[in-house]
Amino acid sequence: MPEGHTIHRLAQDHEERFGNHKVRVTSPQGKFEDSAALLDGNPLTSAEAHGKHLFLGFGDSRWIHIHLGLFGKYTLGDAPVPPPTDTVRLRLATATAYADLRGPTTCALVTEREKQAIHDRLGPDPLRAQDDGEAAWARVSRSRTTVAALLMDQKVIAGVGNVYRAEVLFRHGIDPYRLGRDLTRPEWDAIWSDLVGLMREGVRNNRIDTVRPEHTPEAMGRPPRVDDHGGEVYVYRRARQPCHICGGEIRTADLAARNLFWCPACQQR
DNA sequence: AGCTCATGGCGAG
DNA sequence: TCGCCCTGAGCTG
Repeated sequence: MPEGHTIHRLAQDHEERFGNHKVRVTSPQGKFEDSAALLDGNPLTSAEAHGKHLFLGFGDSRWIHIHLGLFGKYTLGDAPVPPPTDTVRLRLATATAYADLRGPTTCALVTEREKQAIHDRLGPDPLRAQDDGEAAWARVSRSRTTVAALLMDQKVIAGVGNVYRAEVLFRHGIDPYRLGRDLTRPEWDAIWSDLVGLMREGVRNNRIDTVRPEHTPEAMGRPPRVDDHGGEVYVYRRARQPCHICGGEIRTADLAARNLFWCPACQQR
Protein backbone atom coordinates (compact mmCIF):
# COMPACT_ATOMS: atom_id res chain seq x y z
CA MET A 1 0.00 0.00 0.00
CA PRO A 2 2.22 2.79 1.21
CA GLU A 3 3.55 4.86 -1.66
CA GLY A 4 2.89 8.58 -1.88
CA HIS A 5 -0.63 8.26 -3.25
CA THR A 6 -1.67 6.32 -0.13
CA ILE A 7 -0.41 9.08 2.14
CA HIS A 8 -2.08 11.89 0.22
CA ARG A 9 -5.31 9.93 0.27
CA LEU A 10 -4.95 9.47 4.02
CA ALA A 11 -4.46 13.22 4.46
CA GLN A 12 -7.66 13.89 2.49
CA ASP A 13 -9.58 11.24 4.41
CA HIS A 14 -8.43 12.63 7.74
CA GLU A 15 -9.52 16.16 6.85
CA GLU A 16 -12.92 14.92 5.69
CA ARG A 17 -13.58 12.77 8.72
CA PHE A 18 -11.91 14.71 11.50
CA GLY A 19 -11.19 18.22 10.19
CA ASN A 20 -11.86 20.78 12.96
CA HIS A 21 -13.55 18.16 15.10
CA LYS A 22 -12.41 17.42 18.61
CA VAL A 23 -10.94 13.94 18.57
CA ARG A 24 -10.15 11.32 21.13
CA VAL A 25 -6.46 10.50 20.70
CA THR A 26 -5.25 7.25 22.22
CA SER A 27 -2.49 4.70 21.85
CA PRO A 28 -3.91 1.30 22.79
CA GLN A 29 -0.48 -0.23 22.16
CA GLY A 30 1.08 2.25 24.57
CA LYS A 31 4.05 3.36 22.50
CA PHE A 32 2.52 6.78 21.76
CA GLU A 33 0.64 7.07 25.04
CA ASP A 34 2.19 10.19 26.53
CA SER A 35 1.90 12.23 23.35
CA ALA A 36 -1.64 10.98 22.73
CA ALA A 37 -2.65 12.21 26.18
CA LEU A 38 -1.31 15.70 25.38
CA LEU A 39 -3.49 15.92 22.26
CA ASP A 40 -6.58 14.10 23.47
CA GLY A 41 -9.76 16.15 23.12
CA ASN A 42 -8.22 18.76 20.81
CA PRO A 43 -9.46 19.48 17.29
CA LEU A 44 -7.56 18.15 14.31
CA THR A 45 -6.90 21.35 12.37
CA SER A 46 -5.20 20.03 9.24
CA ALA A 47 -3.66 17.02 7.54
CA GLU A 48 -0.79 17.25 5.07
CA ALA A 49 1.28 14.84 3.02
CA HIS A 50 4.75 15.23 1.54
CA GLY A 51 5.95 12.11 -0.21
CA LYS A 52 5.41 9.21 2.15
CA HIS A 53 5.20 11.43 5.25
CA LEU A 54 1.88 12.29 6.85
CA PHE A 55 1.39 15.24 9.22
CA LEU A 56 -1.69 15.57 11.39
CA GLY A 57 -1.97 19.11 12.72
CA PHE A 58 -3.30 20.10 16.14
CA GLY A 59 -3.43 23.87 16.25
CA ASP A 60 -0.45 25.83 17.44
CA SER A 61 2.61 24.08 16.06
CA ARG A 62 1.82 20.57 17.17
CA TRP A 63 1.92 17.83 14.57
CA ILE A 64 1.83 14.07 14.61
CA HIS A 65 4.48 12.94 12.15
CA ILE A 66 3.64 9.54 10.69
CA HIS A 67 5.63 7.35 8.35
CA LEU A 68 4.14 3.96 7.52
CA GLY A 69 7.39 2.35 6.42
CA LEU A 70 7.02 -1.01 4.77
CA PHE A 71 4.47 -2.51 7.15
CA GLY A 72 2.41 0.36 8.48
CA LYS A 73 -1.32 0.23 7.85
CA TYR A 74 -4.32 2.44 8.41
CA THR A 75 -7.85 1.30 9.06
CA LEU A 76 -10.47 4.02 8.65
CA GLY A 77 -14.03 3.33 9.64
CA ASP A 78 -17.36 4.67 10.83
CA ALA A 79 -18.93 4.27 14.24
CA PRO A 80 -19.37 2.06 16.10
CA VAL A 81 -15.69 2.15 16.99
CA PRO A 82 -14.46 -1.43 17.45
CA PRO A 83 -12.59 -2.41 20.59
CA PRO A 84 -8.92 -1.55 20.08
CA THR A 85 -6.42 -4.34 19.56
CA ASP A 86 -3.00 -4.32 21.17
CA THR A 87 -1.11 -3.38 18.01
CA VAL A 88 -2.92 -0.09 17.44
CA ARG A 89 -0.24 2.58 17.85
CA LEU A 90 -2.57 5.52 17.33
CA ARG A 91 -6.32 5.81 17.33
CA LEU A 92 -8.28 8.96 16.45
CA ALA A 93 -11.97 8.74 17.19
CA THR A 94 -15.07 10.92 17.18
CA ALA A 95 -18.68 9.95 17.77
CA THR A 96 -18.99 9.04 14.11
CA ALA A 97 -15.60 7.86 12.83
CA TYR A 98 -12.24 6.36 13.77
CA ALA A 99 -8.78 5.85 12.33
CA ASP A 100 -6.41 3.13 13.55
CA LEU A 101 -2.69 3.14 12.78
CA ARG A 102 -0.65 -0.06 13.09
CA GLY A 103 2.99 -0.86 12.55
CA PRO A 104 4.37 2.52 11.47
CA THR A 105 8.08 3.22 11.26
CA THR A 106 7.41 6.64 12.77
CA CYS A 107 4.63 8.09 14.90
CA ALA A 108 5.90 11.07 16.84
CA LEU A 109 4.76 14.43 18.14
CA VAL A 110 6.81 17.16 16.45
CA THR A 111 6.98 20.95 16.38
CA GLU A 112 6.51 23.19 13.36
CA ARG A 113 10.29 23.55 13.17
CA GLU A 114 10.85 19.80 13.22
CA LYS A 115 8.17 19.36 10.57
CA GLN A 116 9.88 21.93 8.38
CA ALA A 117 13.18 20.08 8.71
CA ILE A 118 11.49 17.00 7.26
CA HIS A 119 10.13 18.98 4.30
CA ASP A 120 13.59 20.42 3.74
CA ARG A 121 15.23 17.07 3.28
CA LEU A 122 12.57 15.75 0.86
CA GLY A 123 12.57 16.30 -2.88
CA PRO A 124 9.62 17.62 -4.86
CA ASP A 125 6.45 15.54 -4.71
CA PRO A 126 4.45 14.96 -7.92
CA LEU A 127 1.29 15.16 -5.80
CA ARG A 128 1.96 18.58 -4.28
CA ALA A 129 0.54 21.43 -6.31
CA GLN A 130 3.41 23.76 -5.37
CA ASP A 131 6.12 21.34 -6.56
CA ASP A 132 7.62 20.80 -9.99
CA GLY A 133 10.34 18.58 -11.40
CA GLU A 134 13.07 21.25 -11.66
CA ALA A 135 14.98 20.47 -8.47
CA ALA A 136 14.75 16.77 -9.24
CA TRP A 137 16.09 17.27 -12.76
CA ALA A 138 18.99 19.28 -11.39
CA ARG A 139 20.06 16.28 -9.31
CA VAL A 140 19.20 13.57 -11.81
CA SER A 141 21.03 15.22 -14.68
CA ARG A 142 24.26 15.45 -12.64
CA SER A 143 24.11 11.95 -11.16
CA ARG A 144 26.10 8.85 -11.99
CA THR A 145 23.48 6.77 -10.12
CA THR A 146 21.00 4.65 -12.06
CA VAL A 147 17.63 6.17 -12.80
CA ALA A 148 16.02 3.22 -10.95
CA ALA A 149 17.87 4.17 -7.75
CA LEU A 150 17.28 7.91 -8.23
CA LEU A 151 13.51 7.43 -8.48
CA MET A 152 13.54 5.69 -5.08
CA ASP A 153 15.65 8.40 -3.44
CA GLN A 154 13.25 10.58 -1.47
CA LYS A 155 15.73 13.46 -1.47
CA VAL A 156 15.50 13.50 -5.27
CA ILE A 157 11.76 12.93 -5.71
CA ALA A 158 9.32 12.30 -2.88
CA GLY A 159 6.54 9.74 -2.89
CA VAL A 160 7.68 7.32 -5.60
CA GLY A 161 8.04 3.76 -4.32
CA ASN A 162 8.93 0.41 -5.80
CA VAL A 163 5.72 0.05 -7.82
CA TYR A 164 5.63 3.50 -9.43
CA ARG A 165 9.38 3.28 -10.06
CA ALA A 166 9.09 0.06 -12.05
CA GLU A 167 5.93 1.10 -13.84
CA VAL A 168 6.94 4.59 -14.94
CA LEU A 169 10.22 3.28 -16.38
CA PHE A 170 8.31 0.64 -18.30
CA ARG A 171 5.79 3.17 -19.62
CA HIS A 172 8.64 5.24 -21.04
CA GLY A 173 10.68 2.33 -22.36
CA ILE A 174 13.64 3.35 -20.20
CA ASP A 175 16.27 0.83 -19.12
CA PRO A 176 16.35 1.04 -15.30
CA TYR A 177 20.15 0.89 -15.35
CA ARG A 178 20.51 4.07 -17.38
CA LEU A 179 22.45 6.67 -15.45
CA GLY A 180 20.70 9.84 -14.38
CA ARG A 181 23.12 12.06 -16.28
CA ASP A 182 22.38 10.12 -19.47
CA LEU A 183 18.67 10.93 -19.35
CA THR A 184 17.50 13.70 -21.65
CA ARG A 185 15.46 16.64 -20.48
CA PRO A 186 12.42 15.53 -22.52
CA GLU A 187 12.67 12.06 -20.99
CA TRP A 188 12.70 13.47 -17.48
CA ASP A 189 9.83 15.86 -18.21
CA ALA A 190 7.80 12.93 -19.55
CA ILE A 191 8.56 10.83 -16.45
CA TRP A 192 7.61 13.66 -14.11
CA SER A 193 4.34 14.54 -15.81
CA ASP A 194 3.42 10.88 -16.11
CA LEU A 195 3.98 10.42 -12.37
CA VAL A 196 1.74 13.42 -11.69
CA GLY A 197 -1.07 11.78 -13.65
CA LEU A 198 -0.56 8.24 -12.39
CA MET A 199 -0.26 9.25 -8.76
CA ARG A 200 -3.30 11.54 -8.90
CA GLU A 201 -5.27 8.62 -10.23
CA GLY A 202 -3.76 6.52 -7.43
CA VAL A 203 -5.12 8.97 -4.85
CA ARG A 204 -8.58 8.90 -6.48
CA ASN A 205 -8.79 5.11 -6.65
CA ASN A 206 -6.65 4.35 -3.60
CA ARG A 207 -4.66 1.83 -5.63
CA ILE A 208 -2.01 1.75 -8.31
CA ASP A 209 -3.12 1.20 -11.90
CA THR A 210 -0.66 1.91 -14.66
CA VAL A 211 -1.84 -0.08 -17.67
CA ARG A 212 -2.93 2.10 -20.58
CA PRO A 213 -6.46 1.49 -21.95
CA GLU A 214 -5.10 -0.08 -25.14
CA HIS A 215 -3.11 -2.63 -23.13
CA THR A 216 -5.77 -3.84 -20.71
CA PRO A 217 -6.56 -7.55 -20.85
CA GLU A 218 -9.95 -6.69 -22.38
CA ALA A 219 -8.36 -4.64 -25.16
CA MET A 220 -5.75 -7.35 -25.78
CA GLY A 221 -8.39 -10.10 -25.86
CA ARG A 222 -7.19 -11.77 -22.67
CA PRO A 223 -9.08 -12.75 -19.50
CA PRO A 224 -9.46 -9.93 -16.95
CA ARG A 225 -6.97 -9.92 -14.11
CA VAL A 226 -6.01 -7.88 -11.05
CA ASP A 227 -2.46 -8.15 -9.80
CA ASP A 228 -1.99 -9.40 -6.27
CA HIS A 229 -1.23 -5.98 -4.80
CA GLY A 230 -4.71 -4.81 -5.83
CA GLY A 231 -4.12 -2.82 -9.01
CA GLU A 232 -3.20 -3.51 -12.57
CA VAL A 233 0.40 -3.08 -13.69
CA TYR A 234 2.85 -3.91 -16.49
CA VAL A 235 5.88 -5.34 -14.66
CA TYR A 236 5.75 -4.97 -10.88
CA ARG A 237 5.96 -8.43 -9.24
CA ARG A 238 5.48 -10.10 -12.60
CA ALA A 239 8.91 -11.78 -12.76
CA ARG A 240 9.16 -14.56 -15.37
CA GLN A 241 5.65 -13.78 -16.64
CA PRO A 242 5.10 -12.60 -20.22
CA CYS A 243 5.24 -8.87 -20.95
CA HIS A 244 1.78 -7.52 -21.80
CA ILE A 245 3.17 -5.81 -24.89
CA CYS A 246 5.96 -7.93 -26.38
CA GLY A 247 5.32 -11.28 -24.70
CA GLY A 248 8.95 -11.53 -23.55
CA GLU A 249 9.85 -12.52 -19.99
CA ILE A 250 9.73 -9.88 -17.27
CA ARG A 251 13.01 -9.85 -15.37
CA THR A 252 13.78 -9.14 -11.75
CA ALA A 253 16.96 -8.15 -9.95
CA ASP A 254 18.11 -6.71 -6.62
CA LEU A 255 18.77 -3.01 -6.74
CA ALA A 256 19.70 -1.25 -3.50
CA ALA A 257 18.06 -4.01 -1.43
CA ARG A 258 14.76 -3.75 -3.30
CA ASN A 259 13.25 -5.86 -6.07
CA LEU A 260 13.44 -4.29 -9.47
CA PHE A 261 11.16 -5.49 -12.29
CA TRP A 262 11.50 -4.63 -15.97
CA CYS A 263 11.09 -5.90 -19.51
CA PRO A 264 14.52 -5.93 -21.14
CA ALA A 265 13.00 -6.00 -24.63
CA CYS A 266 10.67 -3.01 -24.15
CA GLN A 267 13.09 -0.97 -22.03
CA GLN A 268 16.22 -0.41 -24.07
CA ARG A 269 16.47 3.36 -24.16
C1' DA B 1 4.77 -23.07 15.42
C1' DG B 2 7.88 -21.24 12.46
C1' DC B 3 9.46 -19.50 8.31
C1' DT B 4 9.47 -15.92 4.27
C1' DC B 5 8.18 -11.99 2.18
C1' DA B 6 6.32 -7.21 1.42
C1' DT B 7 4.58 -0.86 -2.00
C1' DG B 8 10.65 1.95 3.67
C1' DG B 9 14.25 4.05 5.74
C1' DC B 10 17.78 4.61 9.23
C1' DG B 11 22.38 4.22 11.28
C1' DA B 12 26.78 1.78 11.70
C1' DG B 13 30.85 0.53 9.40
C1' DT C 1 26.20 -2.81 1.99
C1' DC C 2 24.34 -4.77 6.02
C1' DG C 3 21.39 -5.24 9.97
C1' DC C 4 17.59 -3.58 12.21
C1' DC C 5 12.83 -1.80 13.28
C1' DC C 6 7.68 -2.15 12.61
C1' DT C 7 3.07 -6.08 11.22
C1' DG C 8 0.50 -9.53 8.96
C1' DA C 9 -0.46 -12.83 5.14
C1' DG C 10 0.69 -16.96 3.18
C1' DC C 11 2.85 -20.53 3.04
C1' DT C 12 5.32 -25.04 5.23
C1' DG C 13 5.36 -28.73 8.44
